[in-house]
Amino acid sequence: MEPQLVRGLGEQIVERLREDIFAGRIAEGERLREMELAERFSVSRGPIREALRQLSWEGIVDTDRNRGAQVSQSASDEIQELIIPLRRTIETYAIKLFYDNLTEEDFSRWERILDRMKTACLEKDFATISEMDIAFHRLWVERANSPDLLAIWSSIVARVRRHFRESHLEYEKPIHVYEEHLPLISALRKGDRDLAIECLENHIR
Amino acid sequence: MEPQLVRGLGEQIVERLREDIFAGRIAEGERLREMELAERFSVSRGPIREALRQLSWEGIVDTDRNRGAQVSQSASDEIQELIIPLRRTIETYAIKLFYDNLTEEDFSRWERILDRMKTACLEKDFATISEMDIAFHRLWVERANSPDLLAIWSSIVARVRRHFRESHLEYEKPIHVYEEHLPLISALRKGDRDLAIECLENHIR
DNA sequence: TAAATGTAGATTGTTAACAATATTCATTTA
DNA sequence: TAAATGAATATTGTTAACAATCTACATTTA
Repeated sequence: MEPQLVRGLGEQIVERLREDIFAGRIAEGERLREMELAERFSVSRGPIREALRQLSWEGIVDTDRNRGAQVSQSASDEIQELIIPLRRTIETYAIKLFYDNLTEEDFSRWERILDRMKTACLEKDFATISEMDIAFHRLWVERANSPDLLAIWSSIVARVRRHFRESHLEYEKPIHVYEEHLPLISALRKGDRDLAIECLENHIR
Repeated sequence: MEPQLVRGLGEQIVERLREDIFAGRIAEGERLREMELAERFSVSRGPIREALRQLSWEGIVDTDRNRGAQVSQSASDEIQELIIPLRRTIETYAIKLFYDNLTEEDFSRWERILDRMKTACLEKDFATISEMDIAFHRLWVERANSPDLLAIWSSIVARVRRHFRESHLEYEKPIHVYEEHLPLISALRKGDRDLAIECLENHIR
């Protein structure tokens, strides 16, 4: 069974809104009105509602009955110390699921993301750096082909998206963000699973 | 702000369908047609679609575009090996946040839950056993008073709710589910944080 | 003045009709 | 016979109208 070539409107809108929020183009706390979004995307409120529910499950927006959705506040700093072991557990688990059936297509998808990240690093475009960082790791987890794994990862990362941006701002040279992703791909290309796991543990901190 | 007294149709339908599926009244692999459910619950397809999406996110039903939903085969045990370290990380972190300001009220809330669990164990009422097991640990995490922590924990448990139930079914004597919760509370009553952490690591498996 | 009440408007919740896609099954074709 | 074709039907995807609820703000009341 092919992996669904045509996607529904709701799904497409989820991705666009998620990217807008992760990139900071829609601010934390901002209210998301169904009619407004429906006009922006030129669809009816049905697919918009569907998208907002999805984002709500991912923890990216908060919803109250009869009061709509707003972009949720990113978690407090202290939670970071919790997120690191959780991400390590999940992303290491992902390696085990995907490592022995990687294709050239997988590598080129990661490399396309890293190319865009590199450009963004050179331009100090922190919004895009974060977006690509999250996209890189999302693909990593997606590649494990386990809906449970992806769902859990999404809900964790959604809550700390601000930390992605803030941690990038702490770098002296943004290009280091890009460079720190290279060993991961290189370890996978070598087919060395244990090295990849080691790089990952090192990378998530 | 009060915790929402009136719930939408979608939410109510989620609960009824979830119960029906867990209780086996709707079998694994069975197809869930929107019109059929709409008639059964006397609502339109809107809330039904919403409920099916929610159940899909929880991993209880599978959906394919244009082909509707069916009750998913219960996931492979292997995800259990992921959930255990995640829960250990989160619930241990919770202890650190709550352990030095516990009150008698906290203990009596846990004990009320355990009482109901005990009764359910004796009656082999597995639905209630699971409900109380989840309630016990939810209170544990809630008590840490960190909305982010609770949100992350909830999204994991929602995703693997079914595993709670299935793990209970494996017990020879259901009462052991109850008994295994007692050392946790007893360690907390002693005020021994490290013992509580040890009991927890032992308990989540 | 400050709380309570009551509108008008904005916004979400629900419904039912219409459009697009998939499934079924009889028919054709090699 | 077995695969390919093509309606008819079943089912999901999307839309737009209507209903219910909330919000804001002016007005009343203590």
